[in-house]
Amino acid sequence: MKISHVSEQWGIPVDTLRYYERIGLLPTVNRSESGIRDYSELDLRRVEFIKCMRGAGLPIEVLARYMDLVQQGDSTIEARKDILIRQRAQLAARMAEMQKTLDLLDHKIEVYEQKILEKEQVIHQLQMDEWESVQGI
Amino acid sequence: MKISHVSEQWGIPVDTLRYYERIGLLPTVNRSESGIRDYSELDLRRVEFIKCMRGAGLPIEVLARYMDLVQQGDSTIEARKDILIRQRAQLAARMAEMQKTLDLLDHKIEVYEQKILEKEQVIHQLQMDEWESVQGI
DNA sequence: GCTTGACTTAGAGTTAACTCCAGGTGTTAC
DNA sequence: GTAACACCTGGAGTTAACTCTAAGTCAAGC
Repeated sequence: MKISHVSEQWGIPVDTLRYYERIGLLPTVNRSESGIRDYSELDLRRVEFIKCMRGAGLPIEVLARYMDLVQQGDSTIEARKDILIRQRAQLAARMAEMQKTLDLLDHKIEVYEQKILEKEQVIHQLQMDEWESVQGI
Repeated sequence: MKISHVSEQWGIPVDTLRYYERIGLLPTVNRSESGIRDYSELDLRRVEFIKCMRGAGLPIEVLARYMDLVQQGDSTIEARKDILIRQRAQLAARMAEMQKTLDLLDHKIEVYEQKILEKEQVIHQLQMDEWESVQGI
């Protein structure tokens, strides 16, 4: 699969795909004789994994280290697990912080809705007053 | 309250507090006659709000626009509510993405744990074999 | 009265993660 | 065979959000 196709399929710019390979986040992709990248099934699974991890904000440096350990084979399983556990913890912590912010946003939105309602009631009251004064009641 | 105290209390570097004020994220803080910042209760509430929002990744530009609307008074309530609703939606979306990543991490960690267990069993088996061969069984 | 330490400013430097550009090559359509 | 197009590279540029530096001011302690 060519780079433009991968780019479309996963919504990752071609420049970013090449960048990931250049910095060693994505292991070297095979090329045709003319030097054009041809992504294998394995490459695609790696792209998907990286997209998922990057989408959650895991740093490239950490992911590159992880991918490097994967390349080194089974002797690095413990080290890889440690990385994932640490990143999982940090991710959970960030999500907890975001949940607090979400709650605060919900609260503030509710308060604003209340205020808008009150404002509308005041306008309505003013219109009623005007109507009544026109009617001479 | 002086800037170093605010910095300590909320874990925000003094440089960052000054930076926030400079770019108009935090409205101008009052000064002593000699020009030293003296954070009021209101300033502190704003600092806390900003810290919360920034901690969840809301962009400074959006927050600055929001704070500007707050300064403009009650006529901007609808606009402020719109900003918060939009940011709430984006935050929820990011959290959903992160939840998927968290699930994948949990899955991968579990798989690694399984692999490590299997490896230990192989080692144990090898030791048993050795023991048995020593015993001549 | 002088040193120390906390504060001030404007502006430059840093970091992560892209993103773009110029110049070049290979393949396909006419 | 040549024009258009997708690909390639190395390297420069961009963006957001800080973070640091240099040079200066002020208040307090000795």
